[in-house]
Amino acid sequence: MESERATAPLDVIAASIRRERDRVGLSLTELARQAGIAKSTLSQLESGTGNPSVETLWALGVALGVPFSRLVDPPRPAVRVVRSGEWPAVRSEQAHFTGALLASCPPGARRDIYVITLEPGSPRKAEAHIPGTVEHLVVSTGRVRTGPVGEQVDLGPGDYIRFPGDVPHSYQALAADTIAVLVMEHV
Amino acid sequence: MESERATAPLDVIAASIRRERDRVGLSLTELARQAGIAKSTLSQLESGTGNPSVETLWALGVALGVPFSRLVDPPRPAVRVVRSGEWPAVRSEQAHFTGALLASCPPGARRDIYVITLEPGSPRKAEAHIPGTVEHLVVSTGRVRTGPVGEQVDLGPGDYIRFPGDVPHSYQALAADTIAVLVMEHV
DNA sequence: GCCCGATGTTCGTCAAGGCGAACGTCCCGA
DNA sequence: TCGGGACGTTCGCCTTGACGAACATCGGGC
Repeated sequence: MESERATAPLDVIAASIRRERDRVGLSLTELARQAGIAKSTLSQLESGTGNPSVETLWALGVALGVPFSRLVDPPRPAVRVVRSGEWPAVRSEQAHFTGALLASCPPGARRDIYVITLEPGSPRKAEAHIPGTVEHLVVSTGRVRTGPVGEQVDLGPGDYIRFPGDVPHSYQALAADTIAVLVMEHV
Repeated sequence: MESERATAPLDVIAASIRRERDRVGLSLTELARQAGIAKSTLSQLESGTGNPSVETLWALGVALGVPFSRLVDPPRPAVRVVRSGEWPAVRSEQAHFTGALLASCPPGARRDIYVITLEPGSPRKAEAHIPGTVEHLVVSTGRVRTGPVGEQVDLGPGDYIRFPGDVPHSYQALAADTIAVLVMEHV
């Protein structure tokens, strides 16, 4: 009488395990060994069969180096710029107040909040972070040129950009006293 | 050869289920009924015994209205203000660049990114959101008076505040063209 | 061509999770 | 005082997940 739930978590987990395993570059046999589970179990999990226990999933998460939540529902990045004043779906809940949702949090993601200051000069190059990383930036003051290498965008106060952090990218201030809020999404 | 892993997830899950169930105000019997699992199973889970399967956990997450990740590791809020220029542990990775981690993302949390604009006027009152909500705000331009009722703080450009969103709080602009980045943490 | 190693899959066995029923407890109203 | 109801826990039964061995398949060397 179980039948199907809302969205079958088993399929999602199956795909996640496979995805993460490919990412790390481990063979099924090797991952099973490191996680301390039978490779037959792992095989069934990746095929969508089976209903793993918490301990099993936990062991896999440890072996894969992902925080367990990562195995339960997937991500998806992109590149997006929202200019100040062009915010979508302005929800004016009251006079004197407007707000816009720039980025809904993907399930299982970790988002660390930074504030950064930059002074004009040569661009700060950033190498690719771990796969799945996404960076969100909202400029407070000054101007910034940032984005993946080859796709840099100039941003002013109130402008928002989102881009993959798992590819080389750069930050460059175009004005003095440039301040920005950086949200690093680790998923 | 299993013995104990890094941090026993079973105990965490046990505590989480209990916590969430109390939060929603359901009895063990009722939650078990709504989740479609035996109350004996639920009883053992909350007591730390047992090693639930994904389907079981998923059903509980659905019944509790939490995204499953919530059941695997806990939260903890607070109130904190960081003034512009007083950022901790300035990590100058390169000249012309400084950054500070304002808020490390708690495991399992969801953080939605908003940008809001406010014009001077009466404070925008916000009722308590769902328990576990935490709000983070970094002022871009202008000035803002915000925080839990009775604990409002005045903030200027570059200032950061974090406060619980599950208690009544308010936003009030103190200057025209006030813009701020709001990160809503749903945990 | 042959063998060897590594890959991922399938098959029986066993222990453990999930289930339902019965139990002990507490509280409230008749 | 007694009975009913809701609470959470405990007790056998049975299904099911996890295991290990055997299996099929593919690639590279000698």
